[in-house]
Amino acid sequence: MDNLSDETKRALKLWVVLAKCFNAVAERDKRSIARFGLIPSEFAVLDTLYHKGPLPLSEVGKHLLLTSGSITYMMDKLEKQELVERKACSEDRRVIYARLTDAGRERIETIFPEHAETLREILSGLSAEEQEIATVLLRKLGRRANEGT
Amino acid sequence: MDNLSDETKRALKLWVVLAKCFNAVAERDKRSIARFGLIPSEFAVLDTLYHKGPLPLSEVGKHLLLTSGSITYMMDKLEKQELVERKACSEDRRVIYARLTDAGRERIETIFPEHAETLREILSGLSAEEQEIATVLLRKLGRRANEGT
DNA sequence: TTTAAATATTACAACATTAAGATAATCGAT
DNA sequence: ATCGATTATCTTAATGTTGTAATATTTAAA
Repeated sequence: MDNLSDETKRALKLWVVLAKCFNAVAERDKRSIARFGLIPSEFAVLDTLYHKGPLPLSEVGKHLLLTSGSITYMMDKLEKQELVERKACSEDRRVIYARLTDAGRERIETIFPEHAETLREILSGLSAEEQEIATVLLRKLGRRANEGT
Repeated sequence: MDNLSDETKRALKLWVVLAKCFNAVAERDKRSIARFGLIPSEFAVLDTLYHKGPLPLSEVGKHLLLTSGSITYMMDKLEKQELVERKACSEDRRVIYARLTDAGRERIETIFPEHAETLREILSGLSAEEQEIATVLLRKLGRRANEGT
């Protein structure tokens, strides 16, 4: 720990702080979403379909960074709640679309503004300028981390 | 989405970027640790015990943000690999210490520098100055997010 | 002494991944 | 044009990691 270069120690510290920060925000994000009886992945599906319209299951998975197996599981749960439905694609019979039901649309329209407001409060530890800077830096960091994929 | 305040939109964007950045780094962190046949939580236990010495299981849990049930599971796994051992506390018979075995110590001493070097590379998307700024901002953000607990 | 709090384990449920498979589309060589 | 191989999409089953709730034991406190 002590014979590491300054550069390495700096990177290590940043990674620890990044992880803790993410966990803290994620925990509050989860609690906010739980008020509406959903877990974050479920909310993310509704949110994605609301803003992008019906999508092939594989596209939903790419967007949420979930594997195909997990998407099947999520969709089964959301269909049981009648918030989302599967719809066969007429052009390509391998494809199944995920689509909001009317109930799902109503639900996300109710939830979204309230949850967004809560997130605004959670992130209010940084001023507008600081948030802009943080966004730029994190984007840069993420891009580089993804290169090594 | 469109009738949100600028402030809210800014916060939302930051949260999306933060999450993506964290996921990208976490994914590479995981791959780096996997080279040594461990998962991140296992590595974290070894790392913690190496730098802090033997600790009560409950303390390990607090440090890794894992519940007591999860720690029991982790310890069972690490004991099977003979990297860590349980040791009863003589003063308080409710307490059980987690302690590195000699093999565990050797293992972490080998792994740690290599993994740290990999992390340095993963985070090298930001310059030293940028890393300092990011650390300050994320710490501030995390602190505020934790207040609402 | 009874009560409450702290510690660890157990049993179970939730959410994720991986690997294997079923079916459908596509593409290349004949 | 068609056959065969490859690729894409989704599902299923097995498994791994985590959390939650209930329990047992021990300690501390009233």
